[in-house]
Amino acid sequence: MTDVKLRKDAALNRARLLEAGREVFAQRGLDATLNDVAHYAGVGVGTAYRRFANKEDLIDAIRCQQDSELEAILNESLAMDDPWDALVHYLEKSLALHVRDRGMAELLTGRRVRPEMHDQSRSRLAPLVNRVADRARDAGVIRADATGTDLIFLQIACIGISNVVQDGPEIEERNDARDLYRRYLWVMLDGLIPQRDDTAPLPVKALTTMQLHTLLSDPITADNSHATRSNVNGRP
Amino acid sequence: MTDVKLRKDAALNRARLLEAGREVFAQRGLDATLNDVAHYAGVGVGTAYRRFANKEDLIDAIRCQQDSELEAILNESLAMDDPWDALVHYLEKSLALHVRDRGMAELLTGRRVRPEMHDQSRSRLAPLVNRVADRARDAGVIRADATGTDLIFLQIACIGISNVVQDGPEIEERNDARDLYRRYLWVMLDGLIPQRDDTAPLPVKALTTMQLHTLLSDPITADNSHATRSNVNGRP
DNA sequence: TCAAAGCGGTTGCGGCGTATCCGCTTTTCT
DNA sequence: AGAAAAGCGGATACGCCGCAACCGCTTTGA
Repeated sequence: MTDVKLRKDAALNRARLLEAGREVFAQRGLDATLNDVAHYAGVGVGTAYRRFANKEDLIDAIRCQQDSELEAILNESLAMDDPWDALVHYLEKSLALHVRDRGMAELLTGRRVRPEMHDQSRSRLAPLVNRVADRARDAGVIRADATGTDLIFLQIACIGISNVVQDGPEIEERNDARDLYRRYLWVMLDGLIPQRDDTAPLPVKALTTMQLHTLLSDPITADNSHATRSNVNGRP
Repeated sequence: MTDVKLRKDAALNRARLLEAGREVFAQRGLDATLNDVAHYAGVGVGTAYRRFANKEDLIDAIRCQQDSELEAILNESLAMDDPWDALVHYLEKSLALHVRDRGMAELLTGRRVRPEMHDQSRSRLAPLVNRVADRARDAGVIRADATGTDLIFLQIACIGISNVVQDGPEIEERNDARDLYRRYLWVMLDGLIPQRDDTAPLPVKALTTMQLHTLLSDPITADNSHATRSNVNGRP
């Protein structure tokens, strides 16, 4: 994958760019420019474009690392005895990562970059997420109609909250505002627990793993056709 | 507010622009250009800039209308006998609006446009939202530590989900995907209901109304200072 | 009827992100 | 050691886009 032959300094700069990319994209999101990444890495712009033909290539490489981290969290969860603890562990750890990394969050929430990379990520992680959910459901600690895709949307919901908080100003006497998303994570976790028998079923079915996959990785088709109303003023 | 003297055609075009603005911003978000709005209205670009000095003015005018709609929903809720039904009514109706209007959603989620307008909106709506929440809490149908600001964040969470779904492609055999957010709305509503007495308290305190206000309406201070690491390569 | 008000949309301007190019430096190989 | 190959920096060309003004023509209304 990473080219076999690479001069020593070149390899070093590549690593520097990767690290800088993580940092810059984490703070400013995937819209940050490759120029910014290069500067942050203390490297010329030309070097950046020589190591990574374009921004997407860099993002892909970074994503590969991030997937490994998520995979590790999932494996930790799956190694735990208590299915509920495992579920909580996954959500808390995964969210802690996404909340501190705007780029990672944008990737999760369906910002399309490279469909193939999306496919690869999902086939690597989705089965593990599903297993975490299935274990909890089979043990009866979450409602019978909860699925792995619910865990994803639950995270997306929390990320939405976190973004709002982070984009805003500091709040006096409230240095824990960054963690506000956890309040709602726990509301949702409580909502996932099976309750009274007369609880109404959820009003909308969950997406299947395949549907979620389609949703997050298909190429952009939206034409955004500039609808125009015909000239109403009767002028030429 | 709207200028007293305005020639007939000018007033007509102003109305057209307002309506077109709602439509265009609803579909494409507040990043749509005034040019687009003008075209959609079937009106020249010059006219647009004459009726509204800039995009912000137009957005403000639109927001004023939207606030009235939200206020109406809140009043409907407050007129209902059952505090739980009132709560659900507000959330469902308000979300239905926001989900079909990207511009409106962006305003709610803290996209700063005009601080003064934000202030005006919030002082108009926040008390009503709080009353809905307080009624439900006092009646014991939602947990004792739930507040009005929770209702806002709950909506923000749902909007985050809805955005992901809407940005993606259509999903076969699933024409109700647009409403997927409601699945999670109801998870959260269930999570809001007081449950077993041994339920752990939420891990993070809610924001106060004032704190939420600060968060969503203060001017942008973030410097986004382009952090640069000093040249590590030892080159000039 | 005619001045004032309004209109259309072309055009200029400025900012921005991508990616290249070229003179110079470092590495690597013999 | 010395030369060829590989790499480096960063100024800059290029294309794109959104905002807004300007000016010749049209509509309004007194």
